[in-house]
Amino acid sequence: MQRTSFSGMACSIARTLDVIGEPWSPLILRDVWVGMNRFEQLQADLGISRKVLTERLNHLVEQGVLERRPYDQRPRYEYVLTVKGTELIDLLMVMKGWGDRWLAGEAGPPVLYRHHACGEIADVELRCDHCGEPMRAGDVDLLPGPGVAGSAT
Amino acid sequence: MQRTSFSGMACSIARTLDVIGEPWSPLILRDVWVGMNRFEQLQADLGISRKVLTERLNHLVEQGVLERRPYDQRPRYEYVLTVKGTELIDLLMVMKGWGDRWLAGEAGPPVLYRHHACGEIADVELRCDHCGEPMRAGDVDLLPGPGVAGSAT
DNA sequence: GACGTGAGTTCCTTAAGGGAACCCTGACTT
DNA sequence: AAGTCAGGGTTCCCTTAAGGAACTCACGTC
Repeated sequence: MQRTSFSGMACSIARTLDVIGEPWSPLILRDVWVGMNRFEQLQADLGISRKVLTERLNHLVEQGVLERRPYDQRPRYEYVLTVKGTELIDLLMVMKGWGDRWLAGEAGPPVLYRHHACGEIADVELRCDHCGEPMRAGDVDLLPGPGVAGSAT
Repeated sequence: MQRTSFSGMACSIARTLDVIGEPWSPLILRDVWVGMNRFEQLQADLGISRKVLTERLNHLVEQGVLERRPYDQRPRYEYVLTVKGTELIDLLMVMKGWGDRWLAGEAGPPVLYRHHACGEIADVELRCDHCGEPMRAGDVDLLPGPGVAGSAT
């Protein structure tokens, strides 16, 4: 299987997919987020092939999403989220919300979030960073930005 | 290549990935969202193989994310977002935000959102649907929910 | 009756994921 | 000093998915 790289597209969605769009990558980030930082833990928890896990971790480190750092005198390493990676967790939180709403079924959500600020069980909601009102698919117009394909510089 | 299905995992992120985690699927949704509803349009815009496009569209229709409907007496069909699919656009909006921030470089974002409510160029922000305060990776604790693996019905 | 068009199929090639076995490095044990 | 252990990967083979080009099919139009 060849796979087309999306990174050439003038689209932030495509570019983001080039960083975490491969199978397993989001689940690896999820696990690292909740404290599974080591190769063996990730492999065991996900049931992913060791080969693919190696490839994914290397890619995520190259992209600056994870940092690989030693935790022992022996050659032992753990993976932690960088700032760039931590901001990707936003994505996972939104995915969780959608999955909870549309795929969890009778049983309900497997995991709940308790929000520190209010102490309540809650989910994320998308709002405008300018006016604070809800901002979803139907609430926006799309305009070409400075980085649109073909614009100078 | 075999591919492990994530749908058995008690995790809303994994389940969501089973719906739109395959390569191209998010880009197909993006295109449909902005009004590219037909097979030929999608194929030409994305440069995706026709075979894979067929597979993806069928899968998205099966999952209830897209609806396939005729628009002519001839066998012509177009694909439109269902409600379930429209809610997935949330995810794309967050991806766009992250890509803009971390991958757009000097050129800046290729696309901008203008928010209907305030008329300004803006981006999405994650907030708590309970108290309205910001809610991101570091702002939550994770608790087991009713649908956690092993809990009775 | 030939032609055009949108929407797919078919078929072949290439490469990515799965999985099991193997390797390497540095401690620990005896 | 030799053997063992553990974490963190490599290697290798097999299967299957993605790319890509060519083909098909149903319906309208000229």
